[in-house]
Amino acid sequence: MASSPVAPGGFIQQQNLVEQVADYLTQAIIQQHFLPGERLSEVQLSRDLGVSRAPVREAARLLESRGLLISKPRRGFFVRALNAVELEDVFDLRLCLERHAIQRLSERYSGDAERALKQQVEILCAAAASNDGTRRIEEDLQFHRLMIHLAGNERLLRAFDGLTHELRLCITLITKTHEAPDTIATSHFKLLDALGSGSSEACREAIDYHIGVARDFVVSGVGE
Amino acid sequence: MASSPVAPGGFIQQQNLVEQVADYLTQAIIQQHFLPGERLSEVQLSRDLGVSRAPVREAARLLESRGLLISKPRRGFFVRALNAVELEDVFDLRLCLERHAIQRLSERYSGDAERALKQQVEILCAAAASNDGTRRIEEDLQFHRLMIHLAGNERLLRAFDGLTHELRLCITLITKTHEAPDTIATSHFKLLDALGSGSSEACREAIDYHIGVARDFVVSGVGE
DNA sequence: GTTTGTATAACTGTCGACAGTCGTCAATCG
DNA sequence: CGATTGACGACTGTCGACAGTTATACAAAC
Repeated sequence: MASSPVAPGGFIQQQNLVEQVADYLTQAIIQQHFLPGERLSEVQLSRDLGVSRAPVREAARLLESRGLLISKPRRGFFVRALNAVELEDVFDLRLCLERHAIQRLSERYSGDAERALKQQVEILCAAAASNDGTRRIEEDLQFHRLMIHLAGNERLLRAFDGLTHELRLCITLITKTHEAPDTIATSHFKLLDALGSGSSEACREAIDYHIGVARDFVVSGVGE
Repeated sequence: MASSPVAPGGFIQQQNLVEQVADYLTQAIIQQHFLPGERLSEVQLSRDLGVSRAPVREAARLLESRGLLISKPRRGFFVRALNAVELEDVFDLRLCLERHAIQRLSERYSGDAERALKQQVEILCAAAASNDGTRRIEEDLQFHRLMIHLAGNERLLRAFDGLTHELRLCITLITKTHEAPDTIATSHFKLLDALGSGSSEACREAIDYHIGVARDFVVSGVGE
């Protein structure tokens, strides 16, 4: 294993075409090169990317399972368009998952977990000070992903990842209305405080407030 | 549309090969014709089913996204095998989702919702009296699915459906250790009572107990 | 001017085939 | 006798092609 051949870049670059196409499509959708509701032609995509239709189809199926695309039989794939109600549902489910996660985490909270979370808040604060809106969001999500990971339920994490894929659909909307850097910092430190206190009631209050603020930001951005 | 050709059975039989293959694979996995951990050969499957490899691959991808299969690059697809820890995680997530759902439902509980749930309990009781173990499980899950549907969050329902797909992986285990018919009836009526009381505390207690019992049944079945 | 019918064009669903890769097993060497 | 290496076979990843269907544009009729 340690002596396996390594590509010039330093990493083993053995990504299938499917994943490469999936990454390309994901980025293109996030950056709004494909607009919500737009139809994606398999033939044109395969021409543009220089691959056959098979990997394009499989990548599209993958993105469909992640909620970024919708497949209509004999019609093709369309970029998913989230309306306000669906966004509300997304944040309601996110609240559901994170409530449970912070509860489970508070039951098994350790010094290691606290250190890891604090480190991520530091990273988040650094990102918040920058001008890269997308990076701010990603590091924010990463904090929450870490929290859920530390809660110890792999399936809970998978459900959360499914949600974040959908959240990325409107990431450009979020970047416009994201909070100020200092607000982000204090907002996340409050979660750490609640976890440190060991009170499940405090944890629930903190996460409810936290998710509620995030939801209001996004929903107001969509409703504009 | 109304004058489109109709198959002899009376239904429009315009299901793609992908869905047909997916249904076949799902049933075969549930009925343990393919054992957990077993490798599925695309070539052999396409030969057996009389279709090409393309629909088989797409169906396999679909089942992978549902957690019934696992894809290893350049190795093929393998039937998912759930260990005890993963089962615990499944039930923990189920508890998370159903807690939230019953909470949301109790906030908007109506006569219509109550009637629909009661009707499903009747069906469930009839199924419980039968010898068809699989049908018992399915009607049981259907009750919970209905409850979550009535809660009004489509995404919550999707997450639950994802879980039930995984639960079906060990459905044969569950059928062996399922509860007695009368226990099932009273167990579900308790949920209705809690919803009727309007107390969120009662709802939470009821669902915690309910899911806890189900989990113990399944986990004991696996641990044997 | 509006509507209906038709023909064309493009696209998806499906298929068979080829190339590269991985696992297996036997032969060889220490 | 055990470990290593090489070849063989099977399989996946990918490709190009064909058939049926859908959408579109245009022409004809009302």
